Amino acid sequence: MNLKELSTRLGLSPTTVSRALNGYPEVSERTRKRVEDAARRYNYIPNTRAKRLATGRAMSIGHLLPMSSEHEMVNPVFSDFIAGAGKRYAEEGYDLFLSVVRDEDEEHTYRDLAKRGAVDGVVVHGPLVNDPRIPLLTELGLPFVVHGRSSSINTDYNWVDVNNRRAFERATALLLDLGHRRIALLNGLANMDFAARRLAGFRDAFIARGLEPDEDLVSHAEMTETYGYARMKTLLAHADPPTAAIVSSIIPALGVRRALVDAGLSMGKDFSVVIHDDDLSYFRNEGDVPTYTATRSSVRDAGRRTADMLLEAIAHPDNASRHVLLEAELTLGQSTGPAPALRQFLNQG
Amino acid sequence: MNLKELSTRLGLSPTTVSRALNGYPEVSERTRKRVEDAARRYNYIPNTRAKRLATGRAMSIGHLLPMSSEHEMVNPVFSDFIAGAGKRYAEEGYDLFLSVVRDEDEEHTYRDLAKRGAVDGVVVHGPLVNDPRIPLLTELGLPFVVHGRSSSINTDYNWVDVNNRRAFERATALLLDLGHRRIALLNGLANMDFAARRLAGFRDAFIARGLEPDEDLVSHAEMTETYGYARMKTLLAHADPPTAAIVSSIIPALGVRRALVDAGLSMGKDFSVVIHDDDLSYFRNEGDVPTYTATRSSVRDAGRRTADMLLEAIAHPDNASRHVLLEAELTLGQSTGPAPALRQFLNQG
DNA sequence: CTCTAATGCCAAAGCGCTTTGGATGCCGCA
DNA sequence: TGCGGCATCCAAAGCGCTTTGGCATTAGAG
Repeated sequence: MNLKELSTRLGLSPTTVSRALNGYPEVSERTRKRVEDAARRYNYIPNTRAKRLATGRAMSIGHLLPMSSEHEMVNPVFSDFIAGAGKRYAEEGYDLFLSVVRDEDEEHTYRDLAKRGAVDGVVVHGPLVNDPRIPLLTELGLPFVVHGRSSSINTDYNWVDVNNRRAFERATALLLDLGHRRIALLNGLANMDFAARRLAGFRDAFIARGLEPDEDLVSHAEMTETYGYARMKTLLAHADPPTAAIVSSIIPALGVRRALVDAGLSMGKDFSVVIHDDDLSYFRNEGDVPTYTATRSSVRDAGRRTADMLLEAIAHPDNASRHVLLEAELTLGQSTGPAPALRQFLNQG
Repeated sequence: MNLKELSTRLGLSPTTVSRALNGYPEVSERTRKRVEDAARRYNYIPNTRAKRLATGRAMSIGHLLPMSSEHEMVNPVFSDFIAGAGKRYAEEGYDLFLSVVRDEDEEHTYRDLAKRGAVDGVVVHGPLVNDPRIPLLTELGLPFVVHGRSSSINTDYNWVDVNNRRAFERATALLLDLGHRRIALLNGLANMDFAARRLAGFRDAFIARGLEPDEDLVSHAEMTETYGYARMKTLLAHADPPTAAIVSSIIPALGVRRALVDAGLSMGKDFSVVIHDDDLSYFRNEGDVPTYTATRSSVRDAGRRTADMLLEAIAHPDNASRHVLLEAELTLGQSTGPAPALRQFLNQG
């Protein structure tokens, strides 16, 4: 059953049927009703391919996940992001197009995508400090929203980001207030923009107190459980080990805890941990008192907002760029406590 | 730059240019060369939408993720599956279409997808014991491959599955051999087919030895870290607690370990754990001796094979159904040891 | 009662590609 | 010389929808 057949059955022209179904005003309400009923009865659904060719719109959004030998974006954080964004797309009749693309093919893939007209817009995941995709997409004129930002890029573009700098500054300040001075930072990969901002926040908190962080305690890697475990082992073996750590995600934090357990240390008492919590559905940091003290910001929510912004940008290509900066909340859990020195002092008091 | 323009520049008809680029034999090699060079020079890429309408093929594969209030398929396991499948799609020029669909919309969404012609085939994720999607897709004539199987369905269909029954039978047998008799099973949701098969394997191992499992120690839930933690707490509080557990995924196993630590128990010594390990890239069960004793089967590999099978089914719709049953390997890690009773016996010897 | 302006509908021309069904020219063979 | 067959190419007809540019018919204004 296609438009033509439906229209002959109704004794109407395809034009009228199309307009009736698409809500155009040039058709009487009586006719519209008749057409809609018939469409339902004959179970008519317009062919997506034809519609897309005729309208010149792809009705789909691209999510291109970078993949290099070094790291991989298809991670649990992405899963939750997609769950948030996908819902919005479905509501607006858009399809979600997903592609895992190797770094070296990246430029080619984007150009190709734009020329082929396969998508109406794209979401940029995991922006680097200086991300070539942003000027590229700008040049291509393909609407896009960045989940995150790219510090070295000065042109204006759409983005949705968490205030990573402030979140990590606050997390660090909390640990400093608890008397910790040797604080480790288990950061994400160094070329990722979010990691750079978090590191900046970490440093700022020290500097604001006239202190200086020990950069030996800062590490960068992909946020796997194994990384947290291995790094924490190394830190504990340090000649002058840290008394606290800030961990970029709950996933490596699980490894950190494992290493603490191995070492016979109690998290929160012997060693303090603050994490950034993306509020992942499969890794809830919950309980009457949450397991981890955390800077929390739902990545699923970020997905929803990113989708909103992109759909808006597609609908109104001439609008100015928009930005959403989400503030993370700092919630206290069981994983933090006073530093040994402070504890002693408090006990004396 | 489109076909028409390219062809006029070349002084050829669109027909010839199209054939030249698509490798048809009715064009001389000299002309083909000329066309290919021009296409490259003018940076010509055929418009996806037009191509799809003309060929009647969507050149995309649908992945519909069920989502209910109860559970959610956008999980870390899915991420790895997609990474495996997506690579194959890209190689064959297919796009990956992703949709998160609520249970109640499921039938409608599939019918819609088939009629709209938005995809050439779909992958069914997370099949239930009796999954309505399988007869539905069969009826719709839309090529599909199930990642898993559906026990109650007797018709033939394409699937790629792990031998869950055997894997869990072996895991259970290992624990029984180690002297454990009270063994907990932290299974997935009860209506999921894989969970049913795992339970069957669990029971079979007992029965094969003339024993009977305590069904009180079996639980079903979505495989989150929190589930592992909470369930393990409960089990440890049992009047006659288990001495070992089999856990359906590394994710709840992280929670199990957390609960053991809380209770001051050592995993592998005081309490044995065997997990099913999907070999997730973000949760590697590794080390000289892996942390967990595990039945291992890479879900990324399953994704790759599922994609292969589906592309094959699309290319040759009349071929008979195909099946791939992957065997999990049972690898020993640090998380298992003899049961207390056996340990005593061994020490006496 | 005429004239203008909506109102409601339609024919036909795209959208950019593929594919069917020739057309043309050239060769070899009888 | 004539003709079948092959190698190359092309015109035109789709694919199934939207959208442009009318054309009647009716309603409202003067």
